[in-house]
Amino acid sequence: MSSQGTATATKTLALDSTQLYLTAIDSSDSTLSFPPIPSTFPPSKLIPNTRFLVDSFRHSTTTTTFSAAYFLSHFHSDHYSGLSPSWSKGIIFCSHLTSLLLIQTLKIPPHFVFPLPLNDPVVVDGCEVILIDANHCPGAVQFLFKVPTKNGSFERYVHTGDCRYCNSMKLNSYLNDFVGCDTIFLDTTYCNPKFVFPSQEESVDYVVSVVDRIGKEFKEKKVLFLVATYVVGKEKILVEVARRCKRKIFVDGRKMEILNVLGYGGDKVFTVDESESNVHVVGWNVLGETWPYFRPNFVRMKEIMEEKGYEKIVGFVPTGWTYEIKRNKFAVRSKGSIEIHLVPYSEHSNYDELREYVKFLKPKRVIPTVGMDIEKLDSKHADKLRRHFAGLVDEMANKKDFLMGFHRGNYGSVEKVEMDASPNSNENKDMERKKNILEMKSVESKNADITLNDSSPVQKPDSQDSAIPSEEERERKIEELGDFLPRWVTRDQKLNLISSSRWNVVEAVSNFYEHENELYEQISAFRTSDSASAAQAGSSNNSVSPLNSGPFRSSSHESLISHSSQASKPSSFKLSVRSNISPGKRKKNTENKSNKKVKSNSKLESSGSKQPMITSFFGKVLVDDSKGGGTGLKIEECPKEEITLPGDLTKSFTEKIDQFIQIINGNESSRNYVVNLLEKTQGDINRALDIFYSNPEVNHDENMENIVVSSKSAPVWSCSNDCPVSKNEHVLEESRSIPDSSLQGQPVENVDVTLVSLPPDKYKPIEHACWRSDQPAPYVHLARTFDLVGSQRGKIKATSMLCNMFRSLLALSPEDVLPAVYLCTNKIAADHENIELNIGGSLVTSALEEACGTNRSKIRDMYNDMGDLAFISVQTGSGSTMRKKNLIVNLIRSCREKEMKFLVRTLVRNLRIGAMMKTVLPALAQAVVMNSSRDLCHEGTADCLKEKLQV
DNA sequence: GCGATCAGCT
DNA sequence: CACAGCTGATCGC
Repeated sequence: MSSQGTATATKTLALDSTQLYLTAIDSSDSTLSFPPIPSTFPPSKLIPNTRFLVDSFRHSTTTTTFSAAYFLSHFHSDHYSGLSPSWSKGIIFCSHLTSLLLIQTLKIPPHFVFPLPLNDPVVVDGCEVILIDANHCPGAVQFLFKVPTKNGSFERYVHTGDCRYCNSMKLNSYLNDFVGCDTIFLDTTYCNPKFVFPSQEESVDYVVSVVDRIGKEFKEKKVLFLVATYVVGKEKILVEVARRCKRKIFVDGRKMEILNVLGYGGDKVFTVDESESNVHVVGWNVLGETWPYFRPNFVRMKEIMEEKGYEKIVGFVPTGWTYEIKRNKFAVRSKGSIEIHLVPYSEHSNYDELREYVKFLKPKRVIPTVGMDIEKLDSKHADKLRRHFAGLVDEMANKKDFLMGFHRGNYGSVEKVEMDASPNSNENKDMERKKNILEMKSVESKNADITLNDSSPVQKPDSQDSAIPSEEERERKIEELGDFLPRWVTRDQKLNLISSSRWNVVEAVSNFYEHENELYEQISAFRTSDSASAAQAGSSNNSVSPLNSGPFRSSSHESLISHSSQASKPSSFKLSVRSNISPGKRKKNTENKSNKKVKSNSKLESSGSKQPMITSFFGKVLVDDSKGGGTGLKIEECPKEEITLPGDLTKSFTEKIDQFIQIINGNESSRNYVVNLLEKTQGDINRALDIFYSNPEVNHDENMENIVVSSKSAPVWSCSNDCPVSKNEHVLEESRSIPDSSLQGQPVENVDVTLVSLPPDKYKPIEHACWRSDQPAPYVHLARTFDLVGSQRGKIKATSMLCNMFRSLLALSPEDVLPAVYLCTNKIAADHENIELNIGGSLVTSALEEACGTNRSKIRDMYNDMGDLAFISVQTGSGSTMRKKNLIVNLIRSCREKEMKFLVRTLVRNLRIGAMMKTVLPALAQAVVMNSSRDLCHEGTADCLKEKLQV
């Protein structure tokens, strides 16, 4: 494609993107110029002081383009989105392989694509650019940029694209030239200590061994292996299985095309002839849904097995989301002759590797490229991510730069290479950094005992350094140091570190990272004595039950190096720090708790909580007027924090009483009892609840009996414990004529359940509703609508049905409209309500089992029928888990016809009826309009709803 | 009428 | 939120 490279073999290829671009568009207009890049441009996609955009093809509009030099790190759509056959905005620089994919698969006009060689510097627009392998998918590269500055030196930037760091990268001499670079733009996909997964080799070994083992057990052509992959990526598994298991791999035509482009064609590893192989590549979600937790699709697999005439089927899902890892075994789900192996195979760096990389590169700054909101300039998330590397970046160099700037008298002297090319954002960041350092300096001067590194040229040596600070200051420093270190570091170690660093925290931190391994081994050798000393160290902590103790504290000292709450060795730490806990209330020095928590937690962590706790939202649906006689039910109302702070002081006692009464669904008559209880537990609501629910003398059943969703009446799950689930069997369409006076909100039974699917002009909201105006709206009204919506295709039809559904609500039970909207949109209350349930799939299932009594086969039927209940395992729960379960049991027992299905889906937060805000709101609006001729005040309701929803 | 973007699904 | 990507509906110029 490029003949330019042949010009001289010895000289570095020099390119000019503008010229290349003009040639590409066949224009002789040499006056091409670009507007300044706006300061709002996502920092993770722009190389400072250049017009180089990385993996960013959609941020310039048709009217304004900022650059002719685009870089694409690899061929995944989330990185090339914005590219299309009509691309014409600039030259795309990428690896050779990626260029082939762009041209052949994406049909990008070839003259806009400029492949660059690997490990071979070229100069683009005056900047040296080097592509090195990223160990991601085929063709994926990292970009190394050397940007000249005015004073004749270079700024160096590493953009990793998507990358899995491996030790061999340390051997790359080009990358070595970037040690101490200015910025690393880092693939932070798995930047959280909870992401622990093995090397790719281990995972490949595992797959190979399973294929070998089962392949031998089932000689001949009886077992089918399926490997889930996507378009480009994870081929290493396939190639290795082929090579080591001596089998070909079957792929479909489309995948084969891609593999041919990637150069796998000649090896005869892959075949499009199904009969040649019993190892088949399948699409991403064929073996099961992967989110929010893995749910195998045994039904589909069985179909495939039978269709293709096999007797056993073994699936592999190579995923970075390690749903669970058992002791050196990967998770396996199986059912009959089907098994699915969840293999933690990742093409992104895990947490340790990320830290390893940054530690190796010692950049002055880390810019995360992956994560929500990451593109925003003020992304809190980005800051959070950045903190994971606080101890590893070269802060000293930052300080030095800054102070040097002062020395020269103009720290702003480092000018842009091109006019206006540098976005303000960078300057802002610089300023921010400088400001931080200033703040730090002021802290230092106040303390008079932290000094800048001696190597700093403007550093004035401070003889006080080695002076031993007062007891109080020592404590403070140890705590401060703790903020920067992993949690496993003991107090003794910290003391050692800090005193041998002349009480300089920064130095102590960097010392720590130089000896991290030794220190870690030290404590693993003396684990018991460690925890003992740790327990002693944390004496400042009041004793609270482990459940209540916040194992993690937020950190102060934001102005120094942001705290690093990393934990690189112990395999899994939770890193959720609620930083909005006010410093005054923050628990100090809870290292000991953390340590303990980690130990007791680690098992849980690795086996359970990777299955994301489904924080579904049930409970009170916007109880505007909490007076409502206490019928408003919440299953449980938790603060947003995962852990209740000990002795939660944020609530007054009275508030707690009210909250408690709400939780137990009690009324004023129970107030005295509640006061008593809360006094006994010193205001600890959780403990009070435990007592409440474990006390047989109190009749909770009364409270549990009527579980309703809204404050007053609205969608009612009326309960009667004697209507077991089996009721579901006969409640399909034809059984609705059986009235049951024990149920509240009982549907009027002479109404066809499919009436909402009538066209809006035929639908009569009142006559066609399944209840009357003096009754609360039954949930079955929603459930039926959901079912119809789910069985239909097309948004228009869904909108019309939802509209009809709302019209009935508006006409008969306007107060139920809002709850209904929440239910439709898969929420239980507005976002700001902060209601969480913490109900996981297993909880729902076990509740289901209970509701069904001993009849397990029924549950299996329902499981097959609905496919929503992935977990059959029963959890032994804590008090609160039991309580939630009880509530769910009661809900389920009260279910009628379709209610069950959608209740379960709601509980596991996966309604999947295809009705999102965008569908629900127009339907509601339409319903309001259609009803407004009848009753104008409803309009106000709708407005109010919209306001509330928009919060 | 076109491409860009979004919702939904796999 | 989210390891990737396709499709069809809607938005917006």
